[in-house]
Amino acid sequence: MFQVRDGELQALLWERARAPFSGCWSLPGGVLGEGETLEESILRHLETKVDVSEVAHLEQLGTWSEPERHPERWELATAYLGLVPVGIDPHVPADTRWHRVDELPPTAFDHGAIVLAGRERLRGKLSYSNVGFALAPPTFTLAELRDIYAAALGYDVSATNLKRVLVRRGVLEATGGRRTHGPSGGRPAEVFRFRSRSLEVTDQFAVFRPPS
Amino acid sequence: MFQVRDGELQALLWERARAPFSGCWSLPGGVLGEGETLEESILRHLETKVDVSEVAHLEQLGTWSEPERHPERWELATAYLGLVPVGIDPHVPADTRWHRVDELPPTAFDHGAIVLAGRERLRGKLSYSNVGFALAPPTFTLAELRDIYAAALGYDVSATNLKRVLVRRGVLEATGGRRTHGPSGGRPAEVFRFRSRSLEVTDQFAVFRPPS
DNA sequence: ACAAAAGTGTTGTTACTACACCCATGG
DNA sequence: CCATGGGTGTAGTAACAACACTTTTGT
Repeated sequence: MFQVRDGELQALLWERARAPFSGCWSLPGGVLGEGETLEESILRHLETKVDVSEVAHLEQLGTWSEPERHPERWELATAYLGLVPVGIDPHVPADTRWHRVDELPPTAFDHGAIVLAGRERLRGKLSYSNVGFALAPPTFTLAELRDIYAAALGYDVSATNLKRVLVRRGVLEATGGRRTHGPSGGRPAEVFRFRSRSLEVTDQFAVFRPPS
Repeated sequence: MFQVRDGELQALLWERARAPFSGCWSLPGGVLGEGETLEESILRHLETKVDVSEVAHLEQLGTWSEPERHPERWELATAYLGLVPVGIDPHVPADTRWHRVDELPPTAFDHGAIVLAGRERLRGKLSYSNVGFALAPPTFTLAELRDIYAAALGYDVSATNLKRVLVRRGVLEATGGRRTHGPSGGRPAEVFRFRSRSLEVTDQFAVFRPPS
């Protein structure tokens, strides 16, 4: 579960109280119930950590199967990438906390690698899909959206060009509203929203496009 | 397991002799052994169908978990995408056969959907990585490579532009050799090879590139 | 009037497509 | 010397990055 908080990409982790990896941080989740879908299981386990309706996007990341990943049992894990928009502050239990992805605490099992794999997936999808909708609030100014992209990507992004790319692709649209910011003046910003709030690939074929 | 055969993208399927889905075609594979990695399990099961050394590329596709996917048991499946280069004709058992992906026979479970998901993954990766190495023979002319790409992508590809894209990206290199073709003359074709025979992403960020 | 914040115009570059043209071989 | 297949040259286009410039507000 990722969210941009305080201008940083953060992941929701749960502090283990018991061995193995007591005191380390692990991804929220748990065992799959009989006759349950993986999605259902994830959402069920997340219910105790965050309100499920706050998860704007969920996608399967992969299945980790190395026998050594669990010191006691032989256990596979299928990880999901979940995104929560900024502006929402889920009420999380005392044993869970948000952690900056670029300075993770000691993690349990292979969960550190899984978190990094999730970040890579997110970074790729930001550039060829509309997945930003799942990190952004319902409406926003371009400066706000730029900060979200910059936090997720890990480098500065130009609001000017970000707008042009996303508008050209038909991903963003203006709401017509305006919003004024600092107390020290400045032109009011246009308010935008994502045209769609479900995943759409906008740049499917970088090359080798089918003949048009 | 995909291979380009007779100018078509084909998948290796196994005809089930017993219920459920008797007579339908299913993906090669089987149950995961205790303490075994998913990769190990796939390769072990493939050994009985094809020579494992012929598999040029293998990557995880996803895990399917719908409880209804198996009529009797509750069973999850993690599918892998495997690629075999053209020119190799694996000795397959009597109950397995190659099938054109665009006209699949009746398939068992959700294997039809899995095959199509694999084809989509392959098509995407062909355009932003060097994964073509796993479909192509060790050396080839551009006309041969174009036919392979066309078969996998499902539409015509220009050999001229294919070469320029792959050479510009540093994916292809000339061997220096030449090969003559038809009995009716024609200029001998240059022989190329892939510079690397393991997966490399060549076009990671379509946009939002990190500042250079 | 000036600073601050946001938006637009413009130019240059790169990567790709399309297509005309040229090259090397066998008959 | 011509048909056949392969390769190169070149022009057009679309998407993007960079940056200067303009607009709109508050003080």
